[in-house]
Amino acid sequence: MDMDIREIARRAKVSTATVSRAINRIPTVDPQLAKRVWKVVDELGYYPNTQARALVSGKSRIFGLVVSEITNPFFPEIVQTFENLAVQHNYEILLTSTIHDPKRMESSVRRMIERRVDGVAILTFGMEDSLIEHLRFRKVPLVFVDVGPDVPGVSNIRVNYQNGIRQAVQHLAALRHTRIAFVTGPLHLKSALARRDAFKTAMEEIGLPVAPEQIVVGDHTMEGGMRALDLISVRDCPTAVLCSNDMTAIGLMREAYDQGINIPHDLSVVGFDDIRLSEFMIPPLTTVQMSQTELAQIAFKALMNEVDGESPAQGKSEYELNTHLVLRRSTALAPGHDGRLKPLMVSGAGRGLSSPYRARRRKGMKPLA
Amino acid sequence: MDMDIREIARRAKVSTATVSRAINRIPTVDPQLAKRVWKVVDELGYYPNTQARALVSGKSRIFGLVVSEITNPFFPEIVQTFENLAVQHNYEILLTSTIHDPKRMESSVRRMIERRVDGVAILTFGMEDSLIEHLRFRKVPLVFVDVGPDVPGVSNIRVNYQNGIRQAVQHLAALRHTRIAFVTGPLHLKSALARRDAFKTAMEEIGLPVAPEQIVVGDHTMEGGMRALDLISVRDCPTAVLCSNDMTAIGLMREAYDQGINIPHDLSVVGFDDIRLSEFMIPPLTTVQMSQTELAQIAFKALMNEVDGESPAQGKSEYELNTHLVLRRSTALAPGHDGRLKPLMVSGAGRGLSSPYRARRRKGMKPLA
DNA sequence: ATGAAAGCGCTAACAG
DNA sequence: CTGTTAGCGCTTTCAT
Repeated sequence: MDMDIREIARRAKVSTATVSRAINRIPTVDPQLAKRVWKVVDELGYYPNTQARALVSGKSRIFGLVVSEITNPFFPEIVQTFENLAVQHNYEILLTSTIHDPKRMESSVRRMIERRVDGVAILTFGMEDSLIEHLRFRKVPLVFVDVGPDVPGVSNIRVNYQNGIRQAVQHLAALRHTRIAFVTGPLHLKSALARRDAFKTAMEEIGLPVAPEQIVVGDHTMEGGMRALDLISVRDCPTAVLCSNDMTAIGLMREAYDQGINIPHDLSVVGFDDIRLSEFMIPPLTTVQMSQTELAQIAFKALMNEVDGESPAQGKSEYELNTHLVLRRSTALAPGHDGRLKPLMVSGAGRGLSSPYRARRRKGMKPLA
Repeated sequence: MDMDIREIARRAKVSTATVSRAINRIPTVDPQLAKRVWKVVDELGYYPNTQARALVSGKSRIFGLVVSEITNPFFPEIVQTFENLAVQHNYEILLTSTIHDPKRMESSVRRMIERRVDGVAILTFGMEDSLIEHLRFRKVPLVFVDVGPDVPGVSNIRVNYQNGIRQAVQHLAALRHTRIAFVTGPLHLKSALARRDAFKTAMEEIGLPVAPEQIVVGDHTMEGGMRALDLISVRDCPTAVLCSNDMTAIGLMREAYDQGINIPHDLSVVGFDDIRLSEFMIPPLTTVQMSQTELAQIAFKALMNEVDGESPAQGKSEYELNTHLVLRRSTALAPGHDGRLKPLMVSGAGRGLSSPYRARRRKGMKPLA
């Protein structure tokens, strides 16, 4: 059933070595013989056995790709780009979702080692160090974002959160917002911490103090975003909110809709990541872009560099990924500065009546200045 | 560097055969020896080489998973579920996105054959038949949705589109809608055709004729959904629209927002698929659910059945996946029946002025009855 | 119950 | 330029 190289050799009346050479397009093989080989190969529909090749060559031509959750819209774009590059270079990708589960991370690493991957891109934001050690011990080329150690064999993609977040804060300030809230991600993630700190820095740069209650802890999910809305409005009703990722912003907008809070007129919202869906939200979400395709491209290139260059620690292994604001329609002048005479009627179910934003509107009060 | 089974054998002072048996938990091996082996394995951090195992066993323990586009939100959920099952059963998954490109489909199939996958789930809706032949020729177990041939070795998941779509149509009819439009997917896809036909059938069942202009051709993308809005409003302004998938519905809602058309009061929208995001749309999208997790589970189980059962064509190979409506908030009573005295002001930018829906509102006309 | 040895399908010396 | 042959790391008879 399964053709092998010997069968081809027999039918083409050459040795297996010649078949191997022909298939691998070694130039020294006689064109006549090569043609004969290819003819048989095509006729029989022969495909070389990658397992056998990998065994003898010591190269699996598989890259591991670790993501947090493929169901998080941030990742599919990355996976797609990474795969495009992989097929181009004749690599396979072994994809694993850690789903934030230590057991899964462990099995993830084990599977990659067992399949003898040629490199691993860890694009999850946070991973058990002990597992990384297993990979490092085997000298598997690694690429991280944000959190990698500075040692040979591992590349690092450093994300410049500050630029994009500064732009977002200044955009909001220009719109006369002074009370700006921030919804963080899970605080055990370096990337979440970095975003929060970038926010604080950007605020301080323009002389806006940030009180502790302006910063509420989220979890980078849509549900977390929904909960966050109530948290930020408990105190002093900020007129704008910056979210640590788009999912949070989307959940928050959805909750605002339920409570009859109009985005952007009652509350301006800015996200982070720029997932593709953001453009299709209602209203389209203004957000800080961290290009997923670029990230994937850098990660892949970093891996290829490590694999190609036989000499260890030859090329540079630090890469930077910039961020920048993309303006859409979820932000507006702060209430009281928007040139409107009175609050508009809003569409939406308006189930919730507890919101301070809503309360103000019901009483016919003028928007917070 | 790379430990092998011989090294383990040497250190544990047993033969390689015993190491192999111990690792594979063959019960006949002496517990004493087994313990010795495991001790060395743990100390050295030995991981068996899957390539070698696959080569000798003839089983790669890899399942191919073909999807249309991982960036289409319909698929990540499927991939995640499929992967969960795979790790549970010690399988790897070789994921390929065809991105509607024949070249990619071809390379996809080639890669799978070269890696000697133990089975392939083709969850894309439409695939070149000739490629399927390559797989069938090698007797690779296959599972399709909707389109598979009825032959041994291939399982089929038949989706019952009718049930869910009937529910959607009747829901709309109950809301007094009589002019209901349908936005199709790409008409070369069987699944898109099936949905459209289910719509026609459901309409006819309740005595609502469907004119050709009520059916507009989309492409299952958000951009297509945006374009579709203008197409459906050209003629007689339907009061409700059913979309062939959620992406289309999302794009359409976004365009409606731009044009100042209020969903659901001016226009009711129903989607199809129930991707996770639908619940977070504004308004939350009423849609026909086709469970992605269930689909993935069935697909995986089908593959396992084919692989496990040595005897060919033993179990059943037809599976059914049902669909049903999930009610959210993108549908309302048809205009004129909604108990409102006049059209509400809508939130939104209202850039577009060309929409008939909008024109009516501007003129202060009462909504279409 | 354990070990010796023969491959799995392929590539890469090494000879010719 | 082509063929012979020795493995790659593992499993699995077949003896013992």
